[in-house]
Amino acid sequence: MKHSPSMSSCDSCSNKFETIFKHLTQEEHDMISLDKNCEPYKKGSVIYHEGNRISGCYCISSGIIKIYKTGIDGKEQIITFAKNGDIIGFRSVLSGELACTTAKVIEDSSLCFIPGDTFIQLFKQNREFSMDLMQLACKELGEANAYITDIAQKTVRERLAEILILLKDNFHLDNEQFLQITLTREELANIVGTATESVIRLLSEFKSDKLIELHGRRIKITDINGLKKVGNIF
Amino acid sequence: MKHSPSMSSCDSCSNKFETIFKHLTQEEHDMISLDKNCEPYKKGSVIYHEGNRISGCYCISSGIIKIYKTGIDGKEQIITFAKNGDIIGFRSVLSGELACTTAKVIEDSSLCFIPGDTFIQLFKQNREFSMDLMQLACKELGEANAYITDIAQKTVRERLAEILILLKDNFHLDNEQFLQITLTREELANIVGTATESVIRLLSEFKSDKLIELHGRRIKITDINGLKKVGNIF
DNA sequence: CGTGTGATTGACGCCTGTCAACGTCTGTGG
DNA sequence: CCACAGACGTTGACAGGCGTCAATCACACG
Repeated sequence: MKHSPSMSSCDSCSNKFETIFKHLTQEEHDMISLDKNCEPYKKGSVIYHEGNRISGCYCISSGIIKIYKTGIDGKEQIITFAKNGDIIGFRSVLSGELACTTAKVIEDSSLCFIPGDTFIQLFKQNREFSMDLMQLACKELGEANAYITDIAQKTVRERLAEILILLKDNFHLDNEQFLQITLTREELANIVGTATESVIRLLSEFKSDKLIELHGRRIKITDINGLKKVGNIF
Repeated sequence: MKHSPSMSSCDSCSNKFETIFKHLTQEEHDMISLDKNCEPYKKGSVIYHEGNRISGCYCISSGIIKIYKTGIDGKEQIITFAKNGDIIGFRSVLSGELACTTAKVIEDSSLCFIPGDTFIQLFKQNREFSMDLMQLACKELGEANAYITDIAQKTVRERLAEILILLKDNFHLDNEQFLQITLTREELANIVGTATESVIRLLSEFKSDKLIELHGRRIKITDINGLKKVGNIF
């Protein structure tokens, strides 16, 4: 599929000032603009697969990607989501390891591929960029540690409430208080680390408790503080 | 407490070639040798506290440190252990955030403090060092993600078996097959994310199943493959 | 010898996973 | 336009893993 020239330049990317690349020089920006390859991906496509070698990173121009690991019996554990301005795959590129997660599109996306060599070269030549990237990794590390604590200590009920709040923070609500990301019950279960049926039951309890409203797959959050209370969030 | 001059130089450190600093120039090594401050810490002392600002990193010369977060009701969740050659606190130093974990000595240790400024300067001026550090962060990130998956999907029994294997890999066995790290039952529970009583019961089940032997706080691993089987480790 | 910390054991019950059945919706093909 | 298949959502029944509480034991230390 062909795309317009403007789409392939970082200069015209609406996320330009918010990505990890914000501190690149114009020259460096041009470098990745030339090298990279911006393409649309349909819902359901897999960007990269756990266990495979990965030849570069992807900068997300639009859409939503879920990043997950495959655990026991093939059950997926969603680690995080990536959306516009985020970058995925850099961990494997920099560490030279195989991908430890799978990235799958859950909302039609446009992704810019950046070759690993280019990425590593930028890391080595631009101090600000390497520091930004390091800080990103550190931030993710902190979040991962926090999530380990939550998942190890909180009940499923608490975790589900917490996840709803986290989704709100990351994807925001529209003007009707609807979560701006729609997931299947199974996907919610795969974030929380529980069974689909448990998610269904707890969601309808939250509904009875007037914390949320359910309209099919769309979730309206009506009592944020109530949810935070249920989730033990301070 | 005074220590010998030799102890304060990285040159004489037995971990010299295995630490994150292995690619520093002699000049840079001297730089941290001069700046740093190597001191003994007794079991029980806290190196840094969750939520506090942190002014530098610590390179572990000897001993064992547990790194944990404090969760609901003050229950600690052990994230990892650090031993000789490891470095702790760099996450907060580089990201400029407050410490997101507490570091407490569980076996008498000797730690070298490296001021944050020095550390950041090294990160900026030495490409190999920054790449090594980035790879370290990426590796930790991968491990954290794997642990999230395990803790979310495995039973307590499986996780306990897995933790015993992980402890074996990190701290090795002595010539009598004893784990070279001794933890309280509560600490084991705080890694696995369960109740102390559950750890006690499961350990004695493992003992009945001839997978381990218990001698007070010391654990002898007699059937590694059996443990791996119980822990679903491939 | 008293005190405190950690280890152990038993009782109890709830949370949550599993299994099964059924309802709902969407898209496809005849 | 209808039938059907397949994916997803929902509900109920049920059992068992695991957390909690309480009592007791073991051991070290001042």
